[in-house]
Amino acid sequence: MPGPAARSIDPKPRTRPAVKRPEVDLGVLNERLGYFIRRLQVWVFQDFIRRLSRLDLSPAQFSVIVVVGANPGLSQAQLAGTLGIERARLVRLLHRLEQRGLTERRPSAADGRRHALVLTRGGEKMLAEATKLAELHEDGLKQKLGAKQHKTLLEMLRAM
Amino acid sequence: MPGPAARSIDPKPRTRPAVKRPEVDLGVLNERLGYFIRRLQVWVFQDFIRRLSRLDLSPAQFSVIVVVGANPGLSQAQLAGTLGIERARLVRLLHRLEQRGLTERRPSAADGRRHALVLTRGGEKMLAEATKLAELHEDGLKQKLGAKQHKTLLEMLRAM
DNA sequence: GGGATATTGTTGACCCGGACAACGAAATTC
DNA sequence: GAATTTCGTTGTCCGGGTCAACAATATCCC
Repeated sequence: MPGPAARSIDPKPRTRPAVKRPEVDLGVLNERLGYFIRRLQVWVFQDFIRRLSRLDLSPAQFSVIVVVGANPGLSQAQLAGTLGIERARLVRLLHRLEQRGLTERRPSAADGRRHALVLTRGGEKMLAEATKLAELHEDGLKQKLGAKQHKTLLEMLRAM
Repeated sequence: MPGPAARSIDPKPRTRPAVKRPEVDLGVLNERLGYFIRRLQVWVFQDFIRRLSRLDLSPAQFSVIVVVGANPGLSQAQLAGTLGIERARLVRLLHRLEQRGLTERRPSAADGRRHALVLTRGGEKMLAEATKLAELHEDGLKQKLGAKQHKTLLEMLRAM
């Protein structure tokens, strides 16, 4: 994301002005919440991915192992429901995580259709490390947005 | 397909029928700004798409015609830069919009490499209608989030 | 009890969008 | 005039949303 980086003043082109900083008008986009939310979301995710690049863990994968870790024995439909993703999508996510030895699908004793999701030892370890890095990422956000704005933003979003 | 001798665990207490709200713990996700931003962004975009379904215009397409409409003669690199998308991605977006007769790429008089982007008559009309529907969408958001929260949220996001 | 219906996990297919690499054409730099 | 940079373009790969279909299992209802 380019953003308004504090750049040194470029020498103005003599013949034709306004080549580098054209100050493009956003038009009605300036009043659209979705536009800014999208920009911020992309930025935050990019930062998250960069922070966790050492673990090669995407935001989606992180959210899966976090919720499975906090709710061992969860079914896939429940997990998909709470994360707001499709069951089909979750299947492929779990496929990858299982390949990497982070999660396990055990047969549910109560319901023959369900799988009881659990983290492996490796999964627990990964969750611990990822949580640490994610906290650094969050601290970076706080610093970038200001601790106060970060707090109110988080509370507002959580209330929905 | 998974481990043959995997021990089953019992995740489901019979005390409550677990109808609609299993009260899954979000774990550390509760402190992650990115998670809630993502959820909100998905929700807002879905609502936007639903509102503009009559025009068959995606958020990305809308943002393109808005900015082109507000800055006729813009180059593709400038547009991609202000919207925060790849030049390659914008090429395909413009391809579709041009197919539908909404935008035009005119040769730039000053620079043989550039295209001067403009809206066609149909594009202007589409922009007008889309803006109207987008405003209804925004009003819906205001109602859902509360006008006050909507305002502060918009101001906070715009400041970044 | 048994048939109809619903749920769960799964696979396949389609499309959108981000990320990169490479390219020719045109402009700019030296 | 040669080297470098910019611009639009194409191709490719991958992650992710969406939908349809399906087998296995559970539940409902008479």
